[in-house]
Amino acid sequence: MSKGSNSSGLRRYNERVLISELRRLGLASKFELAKLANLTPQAVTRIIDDLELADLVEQRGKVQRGLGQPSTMYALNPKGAFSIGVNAGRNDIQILLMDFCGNVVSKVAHEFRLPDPDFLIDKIVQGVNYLQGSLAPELQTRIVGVGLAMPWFMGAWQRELNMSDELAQRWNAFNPRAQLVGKINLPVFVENDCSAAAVAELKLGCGNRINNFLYIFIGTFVGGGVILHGELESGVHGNAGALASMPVSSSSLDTVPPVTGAFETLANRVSIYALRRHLNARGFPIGTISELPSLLPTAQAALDEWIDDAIDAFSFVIFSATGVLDLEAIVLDANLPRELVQLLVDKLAQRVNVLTPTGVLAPQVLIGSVGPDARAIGGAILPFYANFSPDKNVMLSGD
Amino acid sequence: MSKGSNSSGLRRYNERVLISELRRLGLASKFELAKLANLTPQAVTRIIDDLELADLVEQRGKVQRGLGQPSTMYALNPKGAFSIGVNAGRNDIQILLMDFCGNVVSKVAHEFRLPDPDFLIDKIVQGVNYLQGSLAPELQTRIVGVGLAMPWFMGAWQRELNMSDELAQRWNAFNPRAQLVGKINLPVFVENDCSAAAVAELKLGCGNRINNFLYIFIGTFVGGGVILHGELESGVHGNAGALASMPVSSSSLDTVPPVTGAFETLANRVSIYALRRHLNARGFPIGTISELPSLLPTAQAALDEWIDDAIDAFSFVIFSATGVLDLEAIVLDANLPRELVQLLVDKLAQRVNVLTPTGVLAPQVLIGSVGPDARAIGGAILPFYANFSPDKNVMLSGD
DNA sequence: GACTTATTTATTCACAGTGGTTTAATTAAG
DNA sequence: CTTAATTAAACCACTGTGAATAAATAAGTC
Repeated sequence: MSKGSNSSGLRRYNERVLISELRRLGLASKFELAKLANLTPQAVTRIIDDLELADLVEQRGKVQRGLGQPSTMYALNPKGAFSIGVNAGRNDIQILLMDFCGNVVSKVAHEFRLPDPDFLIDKIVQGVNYLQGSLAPELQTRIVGVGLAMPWFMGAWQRELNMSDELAQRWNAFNPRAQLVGKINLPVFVENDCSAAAVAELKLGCGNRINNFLYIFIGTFVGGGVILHGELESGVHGNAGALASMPVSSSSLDTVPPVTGAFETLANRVSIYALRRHLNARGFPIGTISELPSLLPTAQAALDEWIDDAIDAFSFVIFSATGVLDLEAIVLDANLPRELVQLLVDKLAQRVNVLTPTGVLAPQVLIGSVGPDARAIGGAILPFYANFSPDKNVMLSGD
Repeated sequence: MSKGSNSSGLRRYNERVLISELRRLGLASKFELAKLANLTPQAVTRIIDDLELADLVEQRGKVQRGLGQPSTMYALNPKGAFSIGVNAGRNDIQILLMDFCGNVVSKVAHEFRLPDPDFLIDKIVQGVNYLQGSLAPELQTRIVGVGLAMPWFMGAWQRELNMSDELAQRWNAFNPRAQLVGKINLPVFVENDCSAAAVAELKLGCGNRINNFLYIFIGTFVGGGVILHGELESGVHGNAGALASMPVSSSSLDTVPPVTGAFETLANRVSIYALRRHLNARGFPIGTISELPSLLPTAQAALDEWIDDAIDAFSFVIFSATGVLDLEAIVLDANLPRELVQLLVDKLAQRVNVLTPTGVLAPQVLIGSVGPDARAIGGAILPFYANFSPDKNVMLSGD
């Protein structure tokens, strides 16, 4: 049931349109913004002047283009607003402070093994407080919120991770938002870790060119995020992009255990868990993925085997996803050496092109461009997204 | 790059919100509408009065609810606007005239075999003109457009359909919009047939309760449409819901030919084409699907075989789709006897529930409720959708 | 029971407020 | 003097506010 709106809703919407354009362009004059946003220069003048008063926007000198008065350029004021992003995983946590332009101002990180919920919450609260305190007092009030990116089902994969029943149960009953709201005096936004990373790619990576894509991240397991029309599609239960349990064909590799359920799943073939299982079975015991390069000379053949198998499973999922959604691109990233990720991307792109039926437009396959902190960065974007993005819901409440 | 808006955009948006609410409720007072749309009664009064002047809305008596002045009820005026919907397929065409309330006023239909593009265009133009003429002259100007629903790739499945190279080529070069625009003096909207049917379910069927679903229609082949947040998601190339070529596991049925490409596709296992192939191979020659009931006593076992195989393939696709999109429901319909469709739905629902991992919420599986004309009806809704639906783009152009 | 009055709810009127647009003027360059 | 960016002031369109009106029920009074 959609809601109507009023002038304040309209104003807020236009304001956010201009902020988004400014974020996309980096630097722009009122006149340019007016043309791009389909508004009159006067309307833009009023809005930008107000935003400047609110310190969200600042002048950045003048630019002369041929004849006429030079344009006064405007840009987002990096000190205009801040946000704290958290990525909490099974092995580590990153917490970072981001300014309004998307720059990471400061960052803390910890490593651990299978934490319990209370420990994780403590770490988050500590980190948030620390980063909050690291900002000049007059700027602390400008932190618009905390965005937490974490896997939805931390209690899942219990067997694979040797997690105790008790711990798994505590994770299953865990509600991060409820836990944090009392302990942090800031609005809290929670999103699946891969969805958050997808948002990071959208706002700070490939998103400049591409507005409809499936983001895939290979971590301990594998997950994804869906971006449609330049907005995160998180699904009815916030569970969109749950690629780990997507059905794929069964593997021809002898190191993949026989299918137990109704069908093979992506995570069982494409994940660091699957890679380690394969390397171990081939006689290359590997603890963490950072040991991979040192094994490489001899383990290359085993690695190649896994890559081929992974591409097989991947192409299955990619054709499924583009069949349902008709996407522009697949953006792939992984907690793996960059060259390996690039290799996966190249092989996948080639496979997709070969398999695409004539007449159907194949999605591009791209490598993620935000880097290893994509999830925490995406987390930090969430509060900005809620406060400054011109999505449909902005119209919702008048005043 | 999003656009700003102004007061007229705001007004148009609110206008459409009220029209949508009125369509959803059937009958409502200004006061009710105000509460539902989050607007003041004054704003609603002005908008509804204007809509009444424009004949889009009409009074429908008064209703007394306990104390106070009785409410004057309003409803969409069925004669306020009209639309023509076309479903053009490989074997038949339906063209219908729809009033503003969604009632089918009149309808024409033809059957044929593998038409060529010119023939089809002629039939459409004839039918549209006929229906246009069937309306009282003063109402003809109120037809807001023609919505054409047809398969995107009429030239595909050439081998399976015994289509000549020449005909397939002409279909591949075919652009229905371009062909129709000159010959029909009405705005033309074109959508994939299954996407159109999904819209019909959204606006006139299950959509009252459900806003995020994948609609699947089994026809000669199989296709689908994606509805997210109560809006049609048609994809970058208008090709979302292209389920026919979705990868599935290979069949264990001996009547399904060995996989030719990289993986088996849904249409090869779930489609009337696949059903007929199976029945023929089992010694039950069947021409059109209408002969099915007469074969049933003896062909029941063969039919059951196919059903089980179809459910297998289907569950693959459904888990893929919900993995990517986290949907509320799958809505299934088919050009098959109603009992058979219901059986497929029941078996599928059961399978989905069994296979859903604990913790994950399974989508409902529902039977389509619009009926056999869903595609043409969906086509007719398209022009209404473009003119009266409060989607995001309404804000776009001020004035 | 008939009449009057209070209460409740829907609806409208007149005016104010907000926000974008128009027109024309201003400014700063070539 | 021309060109182009920017702004000021009057203006228009829309929704919101608060008071007024209309039409019903409920309660009180004779």
